[in-house]
Amino acid sequence: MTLGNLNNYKETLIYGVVLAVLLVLLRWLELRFLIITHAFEIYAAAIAVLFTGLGIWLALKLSKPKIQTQIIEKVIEVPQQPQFVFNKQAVSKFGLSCRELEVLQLMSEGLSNQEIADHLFLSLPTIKTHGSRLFEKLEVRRRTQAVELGKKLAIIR
Amino acid sequence: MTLGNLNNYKETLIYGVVLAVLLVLLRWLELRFLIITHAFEIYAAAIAVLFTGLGIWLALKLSKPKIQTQIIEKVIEVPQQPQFVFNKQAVSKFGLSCRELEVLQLMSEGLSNQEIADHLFLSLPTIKTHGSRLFEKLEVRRRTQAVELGKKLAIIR
DNA sequence: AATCAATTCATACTTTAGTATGAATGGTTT
DNA sequence: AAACCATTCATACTAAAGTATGAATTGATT
Repeated sequence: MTLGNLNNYKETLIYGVVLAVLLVLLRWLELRFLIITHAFEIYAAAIAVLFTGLGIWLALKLSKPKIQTQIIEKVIEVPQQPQFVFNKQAVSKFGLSCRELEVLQLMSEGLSNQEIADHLFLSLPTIKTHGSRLFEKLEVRRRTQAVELGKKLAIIR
Repeated sequence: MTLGNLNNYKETLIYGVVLAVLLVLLRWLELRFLIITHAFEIYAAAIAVLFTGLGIWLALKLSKPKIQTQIIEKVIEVPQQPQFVFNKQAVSKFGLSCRELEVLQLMSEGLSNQEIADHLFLSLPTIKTHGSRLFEKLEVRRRTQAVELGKKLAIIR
């Protein structure tokens, strides 16, 4: 709490005035009940209670909010789309040639050997040999397995 | 809450001093105007100050901390792999049966018809008929095409 | 009870896939 | 120049895939 803050000043002044008024009141009461001397303890107790309440009120009014920081971690999912990153390493690891890779790609698109041959302007036997070497290098037995592995290795899309 | 953080204590003290000064001022005014002084009033004032302090202390001690929530957004990249959402609609659209779908799934994993038969404890001809009907329904000619379409339609993973 | 769809199996057949082997060409490396 | 690799093509063969047709069974529906 900054004591210098205007509001607090105001409140302090108000408090002072209230205090003065209270004291005057007490004085008045004292004069009024001057005779009753035994009431002193009660009077003191009343003052104690009154000013305890005043203190509590002051404290609550003037004290700074006690900050209890609550950190809430908000999870933001970053939807990283599975972009195709061509895996050169896998290709060189298996020693695949360009044509073999090309044939594998077309195989994965569901083309028959004949269709691949037509597409690449090659003969059917050529595609077959490419296929065979491909399977040998990838250590698979069928084109479906080759396609599966090729997609897993990200050497075809 | 930290009981009376130093700053609050300090401010409370300052308040006490101010209060004391005010009281002294009043007292001085009282003396100045030749009003009869009673030790009782000083006593009452002391009680007042004391219990005001007690009230402040009590308030600080017992008041609940005012919670100020501070939300900190923490970006957490969740590597959400493209989750497979099975496409029921496509299946019903093409009128595929359970077995046909099952066979297609195994085809996509690179299994031969014989291997699929072994896996499902069926005969080779059964797998072939499932395959044929599958291709007919999907309007494809080869298993590789069926697998491609199946993955595109999200009816197999 | 009859019908229908799904499932299973079989047999016979055609087509495609895949293997084995050999060979020719062109470019690169040693 | 020789060796090597990638590429191409061919032939002959085996294996697998796919088609056509028919039939039996089962569970659900009409």
